[in-house]
Amino acid sequence: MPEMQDEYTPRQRAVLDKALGLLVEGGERALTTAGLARAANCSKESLYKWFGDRDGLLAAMIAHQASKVRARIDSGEKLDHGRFRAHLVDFANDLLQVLSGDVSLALNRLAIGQASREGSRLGALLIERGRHGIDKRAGALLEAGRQRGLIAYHDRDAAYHTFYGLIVRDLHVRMLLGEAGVRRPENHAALAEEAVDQFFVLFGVRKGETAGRDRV
Amino acid sequence: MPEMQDEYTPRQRAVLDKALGLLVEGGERALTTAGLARAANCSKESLYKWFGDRDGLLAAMIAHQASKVRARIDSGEKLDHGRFRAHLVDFANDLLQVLSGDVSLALNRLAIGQASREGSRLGALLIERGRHGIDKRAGALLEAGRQRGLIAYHDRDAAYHTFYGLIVRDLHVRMLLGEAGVRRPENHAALAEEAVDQFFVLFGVRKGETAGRDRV
DNA sequence: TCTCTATCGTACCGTACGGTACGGTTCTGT
DNA sequence: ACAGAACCGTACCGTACGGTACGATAGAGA
Repeated sequence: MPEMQDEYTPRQRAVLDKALGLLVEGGERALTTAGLARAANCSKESLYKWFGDRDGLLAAMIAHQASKVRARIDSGEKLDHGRFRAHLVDFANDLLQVLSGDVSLALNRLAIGQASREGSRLGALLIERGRHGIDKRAGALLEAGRQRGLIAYHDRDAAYHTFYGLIVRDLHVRMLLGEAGVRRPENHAALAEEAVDQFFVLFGVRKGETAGRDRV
Repeated sequence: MPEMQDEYTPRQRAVLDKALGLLVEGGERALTTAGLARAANCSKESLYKWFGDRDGLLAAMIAHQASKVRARIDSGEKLDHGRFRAHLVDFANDLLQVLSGDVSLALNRLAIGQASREGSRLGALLIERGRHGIDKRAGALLEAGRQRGLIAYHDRDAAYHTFYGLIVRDLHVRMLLGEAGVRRPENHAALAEEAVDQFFVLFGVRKGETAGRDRV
C-alpha cells in the first residue's frame, strides 16, 4: 500500500495531531519532546528521526495543519451583485472562523513567540502556508467582482487589505492576547455583514457608473 | 528627596529599561534573571526583592513602559473639518508608530507567548495599560467630531473599531510574526491619509446633511 | 524460519534557568 | 563615629528540558 499520501506517514500525522493538541491545551511550554512522546506513545528517538529537532517539529506542525485546511477557490459563475455579496460574506465568515480557531491561535502564538529569535522561520512559514491561500481566494474573488463591474479599485492588494481590516479589525491581536470575552463566534455573522456593507460603500460601483470613486 | 515619583525608584526604572532592552534584542529567552542582573549590574536577590518573581518582573516591565508613553488627549477647540481631519491623521500616524515600535512589538510578543498559560495576566495588563489610553483618546476625538456634526455614527465603539481596522489592517500581526519588509515607517503617512479618507467616506457627514448613512 | 528494519520505552547526559543564601560593601540616618 | 539597611557579586540548589544511546519488540521480506 502506498503510504506517501502527502508529506508524512499516517503515524507521523497522528503524532503531529497529538502535538497540536498539547500546544492548544498548554501552550509552548507544554509541548516538550518527552511529553509528546508520552502522549503519542512514541519514542523521543523517533521524533528526532522524523523531524530533526524541535524546530523541525514545530515547522512540521504548521505544514501539517495547513495541509488540512486547504483554502477553496470560489469559481464565480453567473456572478450578479447578490451572489458576489454572498461570496464576500462567506469569505468574511470563514476568515473570522479560521482566525478564532483554537489551533490557529495556538500556532500564531507559537510563531509570534519565536519571531524574535534569529533563525526562526515559523512566522514566514505560517504566512506562506496559511495566509497565502486565503489571500489567493480573496484576490480571485475581488478580481471577478471587478471584471463584472460590481466593484472598482486601482490596487487589488490595497483593496484586499482594506477588506481584511474591515473584517478583522483588532480582533485577531486581542484574541492572541487572550483577552476575555473577545471570542464570540455568535457575532461573526453580524461582523461579516457589516464589513461587507462597508466594503461596498468604499469600493462598490452604483448602477450606471463604470468606475469607482477616486481617492488621493 | 522624594523617591516616590511614580511606582518604582530610579534605580528600579533603570533596571526595567535594561530588561526591555534585553527583551527587544533577543526575545523572551534572552531575558533571564541572571542575564538581567549581569546587564544591569544588580543582584538577582534585588530583582526578586523588587519584583517578587519573574512574572512580577514582566508585569513591571509593561507597567513601566506604559508609564513612559502617556497617551495625550487632543482637546479639540475650534474644530472645523480640516482640523478634525488633521487630528484623525495624527492619531493614525501615532497609532502606526506605536504599534511598529521595537518595545511595543517585543512586549506584545511576550504577552502573546504567555497568553496560553493559565494564570497569565500579561495580555490583560498590556491592553489595560497600553491600549485603553489610545482608545480613550480616539473616543474623545470621535465624540468631538460627532458633536460638531462632522461625522455620524450610532455606536462609537463600532466606529472606532472600524477606524482602527482601516488604519492597522493586518499590519500588526504581520509585524508580530516578523515578516520581512512589513515595517516601513516611510509608508505610515500614506496609510494614515488613506485610512482617514476611507473613514470619512463611511462616517463623514456632507455639508447640509445632519445624519450619516444608515447601515443594516 | 531467519534477518533486517523501524520503532518503543527507558535511561542517561549536559546545560540552562528560576529561585535562595551568604559574605562583603556602600550608603544613610543619628 | 557607629549601626542598620540596602545592595552587589557569587556561589549554590533543584528541576526541567533538548538531545543521544541502548536494549527490547514487532512486523516485513526472503
